[in-house]
Amino acid sequence: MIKVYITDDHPIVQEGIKNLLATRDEISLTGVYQNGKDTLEALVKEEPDVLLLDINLPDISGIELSKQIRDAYPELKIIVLSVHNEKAVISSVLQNGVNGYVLKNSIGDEIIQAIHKVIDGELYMCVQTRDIYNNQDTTGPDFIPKITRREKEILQLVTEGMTSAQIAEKLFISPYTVETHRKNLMEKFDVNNMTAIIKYATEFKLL
Amino acid sequence: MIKVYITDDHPIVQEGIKNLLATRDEISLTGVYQNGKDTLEALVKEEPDVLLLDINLPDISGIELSKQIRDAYPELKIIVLSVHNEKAVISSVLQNGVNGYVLKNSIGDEIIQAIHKVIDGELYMCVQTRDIYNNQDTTGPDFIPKITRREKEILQLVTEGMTSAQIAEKLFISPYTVETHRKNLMEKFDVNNMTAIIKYATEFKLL
DNA sequence: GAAAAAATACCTGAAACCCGGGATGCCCGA
DNA sequence: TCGGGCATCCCGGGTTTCAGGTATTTTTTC
Repeated sequence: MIKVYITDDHPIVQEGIKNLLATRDEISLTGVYQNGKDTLEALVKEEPDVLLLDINLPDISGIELSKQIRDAYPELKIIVLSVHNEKAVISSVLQNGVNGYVLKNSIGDEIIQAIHKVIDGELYMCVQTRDIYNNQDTTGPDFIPKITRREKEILQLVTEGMTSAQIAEKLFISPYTVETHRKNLMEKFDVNNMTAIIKYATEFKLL
Repeated sequence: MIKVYITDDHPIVQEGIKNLLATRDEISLTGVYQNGKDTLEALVKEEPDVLLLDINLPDISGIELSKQIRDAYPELKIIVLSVHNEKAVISSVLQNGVNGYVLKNSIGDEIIQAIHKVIDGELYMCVQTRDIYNNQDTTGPDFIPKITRREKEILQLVTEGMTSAQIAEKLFISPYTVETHRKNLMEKFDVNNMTAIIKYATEFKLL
């Protein structure tokens, strides 16, 4: 019997997956959670074999969460469910050591398959994900840069349309410092101006 | 018997809703579609009483689609399912004359309720939506500005990090013209620089 | 406790952007 | 048909950002 947890904040999706898993008698659903916090708490008490994890959660970035869980529970198989078909997101999540990546527009069978594959110790990616992952000539970054707390803060304010001077005033730091942070961000994202960053940051929900 | 169509590109969500509706014997599911095109084609052949419409579709902007369907089928009740909890999106969709707006993190019961309410001729909004809609002090625009084809094109290129000069060259127009479009965009979004626009444009999937 | 990472600050010149105008031609819908 | 929306082009001046550094202090992490 394969014990499975679901973490997804949409009741309808939960319902859909529940139903799907109910058709298989080698799989038992032992927990359903709406956010990262509840999931982490549940894992402390009881560890399932597989976690189906939506990476768009209300409280924590799923990318960050998947890393935390991976580090804390090396035996647990994590299958990420996601709407993100951008290479950068897929790469980042896979680099965190998850065991599967399934796009939400996949058919239910792919989830069942994924569960069996990861239990067998394999890495599972749905067909579409595989295509994107192997495709060289995608636009956009190949990975999501790791940004610091302060950089994130500055990026947020830039995104709201504030100038460096305004940001400096708001954060009680020198405009020069703000400039430095901007430069570092541009370097990390490998672009020449902030506009290009904002698109990715918004798309990838970094803010 | 209330005839219902579902349009959503996620099989798992379809499954969840199917299940939900199956528990009610006054509701019959008469069609399930994955995109705007299929939905429009199906409507030509047979019109249901209610359409449950996800506004994040692979082919058409759901906001645009809802308007089209409203105009072509005035009798059809449209309930929009969405992950967007931004006031601007809610307002825009409602202004297109849809009959209901339900966030995807709502519980299943709200969908059932919504169906009955709209059949009764009422406008239905889920609890959360109502809160957002009535809240005055939200950040961001109160509506999604209507932008022209050319403006959209310029916005896209700006978002990719191109300068006005580069855009001008690419589109074979004067840099002055590009500047004018930028100015018009900033006016429409009521902001002082392009960075603030990019966030909304990406968030609202205008590009 | 030391090393690495993050945050801070400074300078300068060039490039790009923003602001406040004015102006023309085209085309589509009322 | 004619008016409004759209796209186009132009100018000058002020502001902001970008690119190229260097360098110190604070915080985190191992």
